[in-house]
Amino acid sequence: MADISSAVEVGLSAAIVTIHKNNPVILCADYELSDVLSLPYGRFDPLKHRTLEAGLRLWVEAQTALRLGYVEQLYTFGDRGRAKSTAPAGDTHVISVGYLALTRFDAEQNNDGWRYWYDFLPWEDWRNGKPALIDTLILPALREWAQGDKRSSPAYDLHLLPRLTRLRLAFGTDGIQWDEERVLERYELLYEAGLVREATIDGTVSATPQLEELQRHTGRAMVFDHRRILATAIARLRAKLKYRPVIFEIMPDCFTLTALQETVEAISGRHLHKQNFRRLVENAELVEPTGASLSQLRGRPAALYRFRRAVLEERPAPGLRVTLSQR
Amino acid sequence: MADISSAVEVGLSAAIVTIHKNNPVILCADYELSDVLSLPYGRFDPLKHRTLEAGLRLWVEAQTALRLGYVEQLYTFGDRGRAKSTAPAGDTHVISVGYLALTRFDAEQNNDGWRYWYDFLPWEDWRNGKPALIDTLILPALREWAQGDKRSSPAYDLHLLPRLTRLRLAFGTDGIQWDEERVLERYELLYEAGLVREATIDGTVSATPQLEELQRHTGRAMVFDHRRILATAIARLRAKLKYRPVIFEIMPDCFTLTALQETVEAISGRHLHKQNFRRLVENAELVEPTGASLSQLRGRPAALYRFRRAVLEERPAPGLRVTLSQR
DNA sequence: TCAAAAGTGTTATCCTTACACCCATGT
DNA sequence: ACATGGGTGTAAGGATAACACTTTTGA
Repeated sequence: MADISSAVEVGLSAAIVTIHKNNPVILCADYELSDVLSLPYGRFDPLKHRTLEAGLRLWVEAQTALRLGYVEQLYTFGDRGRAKSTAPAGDTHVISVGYLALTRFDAEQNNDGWRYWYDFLPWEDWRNGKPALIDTLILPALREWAQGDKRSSPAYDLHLLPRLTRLRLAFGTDGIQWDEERVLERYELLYEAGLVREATIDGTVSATPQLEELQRHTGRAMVFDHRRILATAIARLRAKLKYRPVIFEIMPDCFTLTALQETVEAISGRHLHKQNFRRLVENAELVEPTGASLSQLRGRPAALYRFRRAVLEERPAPGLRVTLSQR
Repeated sequence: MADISSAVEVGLSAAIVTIHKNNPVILCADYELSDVLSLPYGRFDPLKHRTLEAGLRLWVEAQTALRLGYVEQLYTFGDRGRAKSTAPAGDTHVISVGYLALTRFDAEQNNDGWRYWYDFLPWEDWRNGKPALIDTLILPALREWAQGDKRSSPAYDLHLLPRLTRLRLAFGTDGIQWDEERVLERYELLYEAGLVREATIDGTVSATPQLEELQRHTGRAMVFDHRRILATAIARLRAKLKYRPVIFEIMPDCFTLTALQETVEAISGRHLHKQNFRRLVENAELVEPTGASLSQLRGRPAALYRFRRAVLEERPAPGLRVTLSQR
């Protein structure tokens, strides 16, 4: 019955997200002696952990002295380091459960280990317009990669679409517009095309000098599939902002509307239209004024608001259905 | 390093969905000698299966002679049979990865094993108005259960909300309206309150004659957490319909618009407004006429349509953002 | 007084929602 | 001819997306 061959180790990893100076940051750890970083992770132990999420919380608290608030399961990957074939025969098999966790930035604490998430996925930050590397590096390389694919008829499963179609949908070329939620699709394309370092580390694609040169510009690598988990986390968080008030897990208790907008912009990687954003927040009744106001260095002081928790009890799906301005 | 205590078995289960005579059906298997059904399932074996999904496909094909098309991962549960504490000490630990799979109904094949999904979750079918059992049985029992909870302030994580709030949000009482996507929340409430048989099977709640009487009316039980996986599958599918054209994984190649509408209604468990549904389908350009038409038993023959696969290459998020009419 | 940031008002447009009516066929 | 289901036109209301302008403060 319980033959040993079907026993597997379950790894738990979390992308722990907060905001620091208008930039989303994730908590990272060093991985042994290598130069690549990892997410906080650990092994699920059914004897010690009541549930998967409980196990994750214990690991994170042990490794980071950080108490997690909001936690959400993302996805379970069966091919952690994807190069199954190259693994030593007796190696243990690991499946990997990825989580998203949100927390408030605490200036008091030991703040080592936080890294800007756009350092890992630089093409995702459109706050100052389209990142140049998309047109100069990524699209030419992906177009060349897509040449090697002659299929044309679309199938149901998106992963069976021809490469060129996937490219158009993921990166918004040929009249299709950029969808900030397709973070994972973009990363997977880059991985398959060998344009991120993990692809050659895993041995999925064989290294060439040209590829390695490109990889130097496509963001920082991570251990195992951790960058894929990060991409999944960003995608989920960007989507979730629109229908659940999760942004307030990251915001301090008191904040200005501009700070709220900048946080949403930082996460979604896009500019928002000021007036529409404010109207949205207003008639979603997500916040209430505290009465206080905050003097910036210059300019008119801004009114301070707090999250109106009661929306959780009132509305079916309260969120910031932000309408992205074109800019 | 690889201490035996952290080795776990990974179970794969799938809710395989299709439509039969305007009712959603899922494929079930008998479970050993018991009277409760199970979903098709098997164990993930890293030596035989390249990925989790590949493992699932192999198991399903072995057990059902059915080829899966669309497959999507739902969730990984760490507490399969949730009564950890009552399990024998030496028992193997299983975590369970749930999948949603869609397929077309094939009248040619051996069609044993298909069951109406509303047999398992009868409160989810609102096509003929609100199911009576909600008001006669479920709400009174849940209200009584919610009495035993005195917390009042809402917290961020929905599971930390007071019971009464969760009840209002899940079942749409007190001015909040029914949200057909909250299938899992509803099932979890019923489980926690001991109103489904699994709760007493697992030992989470101790059985009383009153509870057992109620459980006879809250749908058919399943093995382990399979009914929870089914609830997750329904929730995901109902949500997905609105932004991806997955409905066409279930429809035959040619169909009338009425048949399409009835299928969407069957899955979402609600009535849709005919004209609006048609306009929606039309200006989403999801279908194209085949030219042929179909003579029903009575009435005007209906034009036949097929899925316009090209939408997959054109639109960012093609789906049936169905606007639910009140009726 | 001027720069800088906060904070409004208003409109054109599109989408949603609901109404009621006409059409083609079999019996 | 009439019952039955298929199929359309159109108008009210609301949400969205963009416009440009006023207000309040610190230096």
